[in-house]
Order: sequence, then structure tokens, then C-alpha cells
Amino acid sequence: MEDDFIKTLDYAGFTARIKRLSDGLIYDARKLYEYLDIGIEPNWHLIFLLLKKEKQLTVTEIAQQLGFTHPAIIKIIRKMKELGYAQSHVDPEDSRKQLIQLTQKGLDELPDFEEKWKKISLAVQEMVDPGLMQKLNELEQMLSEQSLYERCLTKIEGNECN
Amino acid sequence: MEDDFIKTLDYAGFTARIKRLSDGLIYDARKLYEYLDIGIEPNWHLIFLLLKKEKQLTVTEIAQQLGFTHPAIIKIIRKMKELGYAQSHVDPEDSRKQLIQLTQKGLDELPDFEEKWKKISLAVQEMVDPGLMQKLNELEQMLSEQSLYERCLTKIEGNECN
DNA sequence: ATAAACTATGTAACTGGTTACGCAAAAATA
DNA sequence: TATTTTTGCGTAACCAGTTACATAGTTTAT
Repeated sequence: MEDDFIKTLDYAGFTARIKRLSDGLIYDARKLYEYLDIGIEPNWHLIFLLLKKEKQLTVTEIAQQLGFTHPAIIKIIRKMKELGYAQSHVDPEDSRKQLIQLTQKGLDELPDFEEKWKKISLAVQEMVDPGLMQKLNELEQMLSEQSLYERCLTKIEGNECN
Repeated sequence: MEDDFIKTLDYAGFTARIKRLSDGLIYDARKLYEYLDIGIEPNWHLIFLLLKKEKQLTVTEIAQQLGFTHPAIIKIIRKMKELGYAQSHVDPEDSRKQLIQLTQKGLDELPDFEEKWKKISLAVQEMVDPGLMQKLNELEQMLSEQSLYERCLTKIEGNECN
């Protein structure tokens, strides 16, 4: 990677670089979970934290909060149930809804997980400049105001001639 | 997403935010390819540009340059061949190697693609602060010096007591 | 020259997500 | 109250990538 081709593309390679970064971080997270003997999938992390905070949530609520589709959440929750970390019951007020919670086992193991997650996030913190976090905030803000798709459309339709 | 849960996690949510950003950009790219009627897959973009620059490359070389595994490249190239955009022949000097090139059709359509890619990358440029690009460079640099995995290991082994 | 080690490609099976669809319950409307 | 629309969950089929493995060709070492 001496002369990184993607980097030479500048803004045209932005999406690819973000994807490469994301894939790399996820790859390392997997290895760290292995090494630290965290007995759950890395992508359960946020669900644990979310359910710790909110006590119980529906499938759709979790999906919205984390930015996944609901089938993705259903699959994750199913696995968490199989390993005894999650449970659910029908909402008595609306029988369409499944109220999902951590089990006692999940709550019991949380402190251990959190201690290990803390170590990882400290390493992230030492590596990631606060200025980058700020810039990331700004980009997310921009995107929430208008998606990249919309930006391109207005740009293209704005000057139809070229 | 008024109160974005992931954002509240600060550095503990960094990986998840990068993934969410990556997925969102890819999603929008797909829609833009549709809208702009770019008749190829978004992830062929870099391969087109790479083969334009290097004329011919092996599977492994492409994989290394783009940071994919070689089976991923094989699949992409197979599809590009099916649509007539790529071709390959055995390297006469080393019969294990497949030398991959753009076809004439690929080269012919490139200018049109590039014009459309230009529009997208301009919209990206208007959205992405140069400071973010700089911070991204620095993070990639940090990670290439020592992966997140290694950083955690040295951190943990460094002070074994806690 | 032979054997051992390595490299390049290819394939199979899996994974973590998606879209598209169906169904039942609830909410809105007539 | 009856009907239409919307919402929530679930499943099936798919997709882009991965890991693990096989095989054949090349290089290195003996």
C-alpha cells in the first residue's frame, strides 16, 4: 500500500475509503472479541447497551435506533435468545409488538462485557483525534439534512444543460 | 434520530458510526447509479479506474490494491466479463496468472461513466470538509502503523494488573 | 534433478446484512 | 360499524463479501 490507489482518487474514493475503514475496524473487533473472550457477537454490543438503557424495546424501535432494517434485528435477537441473553413477550397493549429485554444472564454478564468494551474504546480514543469526531458529527449532520442522493439530484437538475 | 443513541456512546460507538456512514453512502450510490443510468455495479467503479490506469493486472494485484480478498475480485470480474466489460488471458510468463483488462466496450463507455462519476464526486466534495479528509488520512496512517487489534493488545498486556 | 515451500487462482460454504412479500392487529376514515 | 389504511413482525430469497480448502504452477533449497 505504499502508493495507495484509492487515496489518489481523492473525493471519488471517499465512499470506498470509508467502507475499507469500516470493514477493517469490524475485522479487528472480531479478533478482539476472540482475544478478550467476549462470548457474544460484536454486533450485539449496541443492542446490549440499548436494552440496558431502555429496559424493553420492540423490534422496530431497536432497528430505528441502530439504523438497521427490522429483519436484521429479528435475526440478531433470535441468536441472542438461543444463547439465553434475550427474551421477549407480546405487548399486552398491542399484540403485534414483541417487547424485548435482556435476560438475567444478560444483565449478569454485562459488567464483565463493559469492562472489556472499555478497554477497546480507550484504544479507539487514543487513536481517533477528537477533531475527527467533530468532523464526523458535522458530516452526519449534513447527511441528515440532505442525503447524498438528494444533493446530487438538486445539483444535476439545477443545471440541466451540462 | 433526534437523540442519536450511537452518538451518545462516543468512542464506544465509533466503529458502528463508521459502518452506518459506509452503508448509507453505498445505499445512496446504488440509487444514484440507477438514477444516472450507469449500467454497472457501484463496486466496479474502482476496478474500472484501476484497469484504466494499469492496463492489465492479475486478480491478486487488484485484490491487494483495493483491499478485498481475491475471491471477491474473481466474482466481480466474472460479472464484468458476462456483461462484456472485462476480459482476461493467461500470463505467458506465469501460467498461474490471469491478466485482466478492460474490453473495448469497457474503454468506450468509460468517458460516459467518468462524466457521471464526476458529478457524484463533486457532490461529495461539497459535503465533505477538507479537514475531514485530512483527519481520515491521519487515521489511516495510524492504523497502517499499528492496527486497532495490536493497539489493544499492547495496551492490555502493558498493564496486566488491571 | 527432486523435493519442499510458496504463490495464484478457483470453488464451496458461510455470514451479516438487504429487499420483497405476506399476514394479522390497530388506527383512521367513511 | 364497516372498510380502508397503516403498522409490526416474520420469512424467503438474494447479495456482497468472507474464510477455508483444493489444485496447479513456480521458486527455493538440497
